[in-house]
Amino acid sequence: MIELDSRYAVKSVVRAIAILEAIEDAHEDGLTVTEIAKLIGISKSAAFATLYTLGSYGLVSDKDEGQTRRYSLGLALIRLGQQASAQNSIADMARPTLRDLTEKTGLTSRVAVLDDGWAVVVGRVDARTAVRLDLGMGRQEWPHSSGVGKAMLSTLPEAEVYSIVDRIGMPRKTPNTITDIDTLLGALERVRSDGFCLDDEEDVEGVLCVAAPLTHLPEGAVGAISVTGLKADPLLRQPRRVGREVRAAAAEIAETARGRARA
Amino acid sequence: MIELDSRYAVKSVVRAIAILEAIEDAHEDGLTVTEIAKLIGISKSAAFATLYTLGSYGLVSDKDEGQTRRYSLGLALIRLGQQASAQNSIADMARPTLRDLTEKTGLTSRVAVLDDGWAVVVGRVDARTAVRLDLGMGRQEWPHSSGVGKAMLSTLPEAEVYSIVDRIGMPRKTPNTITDIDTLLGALERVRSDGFCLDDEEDVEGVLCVAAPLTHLPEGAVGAISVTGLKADPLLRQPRRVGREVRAAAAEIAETARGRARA
DNA sequence: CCTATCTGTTTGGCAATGCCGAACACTATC
DNA sequence: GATAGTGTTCGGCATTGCCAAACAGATAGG
Repeated sequence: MIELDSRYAVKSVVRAIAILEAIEDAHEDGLTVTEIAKLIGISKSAAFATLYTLGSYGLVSDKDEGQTRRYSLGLALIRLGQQASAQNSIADMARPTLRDLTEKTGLTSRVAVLDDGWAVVVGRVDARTAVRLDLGMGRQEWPHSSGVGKAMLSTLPEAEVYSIVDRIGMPRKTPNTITDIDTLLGALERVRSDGFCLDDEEDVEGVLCVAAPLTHLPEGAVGAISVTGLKADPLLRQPRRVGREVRAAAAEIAETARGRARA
Repeated sequence: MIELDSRYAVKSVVRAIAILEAIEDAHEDGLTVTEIAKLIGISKSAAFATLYTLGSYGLVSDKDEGQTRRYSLGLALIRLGQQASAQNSIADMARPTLRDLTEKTGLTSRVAVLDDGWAVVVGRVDARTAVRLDLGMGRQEWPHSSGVGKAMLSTLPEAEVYSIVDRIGMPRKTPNTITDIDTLLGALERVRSDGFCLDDEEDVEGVLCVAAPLTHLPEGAVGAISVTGLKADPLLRQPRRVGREVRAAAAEIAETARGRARA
């Protein structure tokens, strides 16, 4: 629950968003009106009115359960989320290539963009493997400890990197996490010469990521793609080999982007 | 733009939702503040304040473009949409089976639920085919003319079917569309005995759908799955053969659902 | 069986809220 | 340089949407 509000914030809209986020975080099945009112810190009647409004547009849906209605995120959000993904042209353009990449490697592949200093996953193609890593779409990932994060940072001028790290910090996530700026800048230098980027258990222990920046995108947008697997995966014993695959996929996506920009 | 508002609607939240829907419909790349203000019928300053609020939570994002900022749907909506899909347990449970079904048939498969009389698509697994039918997630489909719609209606008591058809009508979409209630009820009877349901160019010309209802779901939820292909597809020359596949997949999903309900 | 305590829903009234309109800064176009 | 577009900022008024408290059911527990 962010309290950062400046003069233009519309209070009842802020409340409505807070309600959506509260329901989102309650990954059990739903919250009741009173629970929500207490969580947000508003009166029951205010929560009721806002939920009513959100509900009549399908942003929340109430499963009746006796006399206590439990609210969960509504179906309209599925539609809006899809449309948001479609409006984000990078996600759209990357999809076919990611499918090929997943097919070839057997790993889950993803595409992320830089948003306010964070790496936000905007597209994903799941592997058909049994172990399902929880790689949620839309999740913010740390720029300094994730594969896609470092890949994107590598395309920025140093001043920008300093600014981002200053703002959001670079906390330790695992023993392997890079936590000082100089080591990070060195790693980024290497990403630039290799054209790909490893995240070797720097974000989550046991998980290895191979990423590559998407360069020369239109409008100076910043993005990256990656494949993710368990450290134990036999294919990932040769990470540089996988790196070349990912780099090639990134080049293909950039090519698609240039082609579509001309149209 | 729906004007249906009763006493509990919070006006500024309604405005915020109207803005999101306006941006959603403008499938070009983004709307400006003034365009939005005109579309919704509010003042520029109100639109600005609301957009500012939505933007600071990532629900809309502004691509700077000279001095005119163009707003599109934000990345936070991707996250919310994913979460909404995850909270809708039916979509979650159906996914692995749909993957198998798409693998086996080479067709795009989907899962839908009944929402306020409409069939709403909550999950999808794309085929790897070249021709990409536009089968958006979250889209509302007509209950009387879509495969998933008829499949779901077939599980309801007649009174319920009458009520739904009364409320939203059954307009003609193609020459094959069923437009009278008696024919529809007859078709539903047949769905019940077959266990699957054809939509033979009833919704879109040239497109054939094979659907099956998901029966015995927990909490009396109503859902259906389907595969979709071009009428010309050689596999769909034997629609009843495909029907048996889809029916089997539906049974498998129901089995999964029962298993998870016991847990 | 009736009380105590939970739900969600409804209402009244007051003041904070968030509108509108108009002015401002700025850039493009002619 | 004037004109017509942007997006942003500000003052003031009344609409709005809060809160608190009362209401209707339903469940739980003695």
